[in-house]
Amino acid sequence: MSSAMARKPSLGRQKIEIKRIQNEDARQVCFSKRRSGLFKKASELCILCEAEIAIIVFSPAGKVFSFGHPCVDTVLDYYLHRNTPSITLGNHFSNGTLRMNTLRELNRQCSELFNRVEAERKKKIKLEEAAKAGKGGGFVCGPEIEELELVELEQFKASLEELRAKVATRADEILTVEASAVTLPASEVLHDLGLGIGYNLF
Amino acid sequence: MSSAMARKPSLGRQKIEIKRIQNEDARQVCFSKRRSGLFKKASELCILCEAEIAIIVFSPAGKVFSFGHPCVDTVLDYYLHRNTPSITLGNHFSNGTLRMNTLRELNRQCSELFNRVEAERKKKIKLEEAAKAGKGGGFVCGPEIEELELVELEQFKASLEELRAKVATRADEILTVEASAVTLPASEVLHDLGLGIGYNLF
DNA sequence: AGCTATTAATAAGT
DNA sequence: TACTTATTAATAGCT
Repeated sequence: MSSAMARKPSLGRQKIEIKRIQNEDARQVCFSKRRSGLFKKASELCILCEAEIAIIVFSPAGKVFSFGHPCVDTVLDYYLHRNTPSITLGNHFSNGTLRMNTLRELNRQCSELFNRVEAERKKKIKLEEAAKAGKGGGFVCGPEIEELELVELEQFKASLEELRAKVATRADEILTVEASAVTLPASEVLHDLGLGIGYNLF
Repeated sequence: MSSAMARKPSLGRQKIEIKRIQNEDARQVCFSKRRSGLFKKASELCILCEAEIAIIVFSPAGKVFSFGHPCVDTVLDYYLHRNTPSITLGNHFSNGTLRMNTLRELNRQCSELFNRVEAERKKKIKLEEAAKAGKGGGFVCGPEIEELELVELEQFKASLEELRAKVATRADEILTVEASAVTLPASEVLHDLGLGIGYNLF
């Protein structure tokens, strides 16, 4: 540029569209800056709100970056140990029809299972109280109650085992449905709009 | 005005120190807002730079939120160097009733939005072809088409902006619903039972 | 949940 | 890669 000319003080920040940056260098620069920004935001969230966070980021080049508070592994262990499935939410919209039917059925089953657990829980509480009273007071409950307790707890345990199996099967089916939903047209549309990214929660 | 003072519309954003927010309500509000912001930033990073990200957030209340692109488990699998399909069980359970209604409405809106986008896309393609023909061939389209193009493209842009906002809002609402669902009785029941099972529907 | 006045983040340019 | 600056984007304090 001609040196003595009026300067061009920088356009400053410009509005950008949220879509893939074509230029590779620009993309890399943006990645660096925004990754920093993301980690900073995360650390602020941790401090301000006492949250615990783990973030794993793979750059397009395959490099891995992570952020964690208190540390990545702690949070991931917690996440994984609670055996928590992440059911993709919100973005992989299909036209909804297939999912709708699946969800209805799931909801029905869910309600049913919920009611069963509630019933079992009440039984359990009742039994525990009876047991405690038995230990503490010593003579309120007769042998028939103790026997009942064992029987009921066995049933309780069995129904929970059954419940666990059902949920496992269901979770598997959900994941399968979700996986196929990702390829449906609507998700492509949303992706084109910059919305095809998943918010997962559970 | 009743008082002689000029209206005080709001102090606006104030600078804050990054340290634990003492007031619990304020902390919760901040958590919600900043979690949204964090996930938004993450999604932008994914789209702009082709990054793959997983974020796990535990709120102080013990609620779990996650964000993932392409999905949480995929990224975690990469990170943990395993290839096992992560079909796992969850610990959050809801009876599904409230959520059911929400999902129906969501599905309805999604279908509607999907149809609108498809319609707009077709319009756009048609217009682009017309434009290209106009530039290349030079005389296929008359002035009325050029004018139409501008008008339509403006409309298209506007509707996409609107769509984006709607979907974003919807995603946030989903998150909110999910978050509150975690506190429903059923999850407590299952948690108390030490089973760590249950799942959320979507 | 909405609304602004501000602060904070960041796209370009160097 | 780091610094600068003009803007856009996020959000703290209120309602």
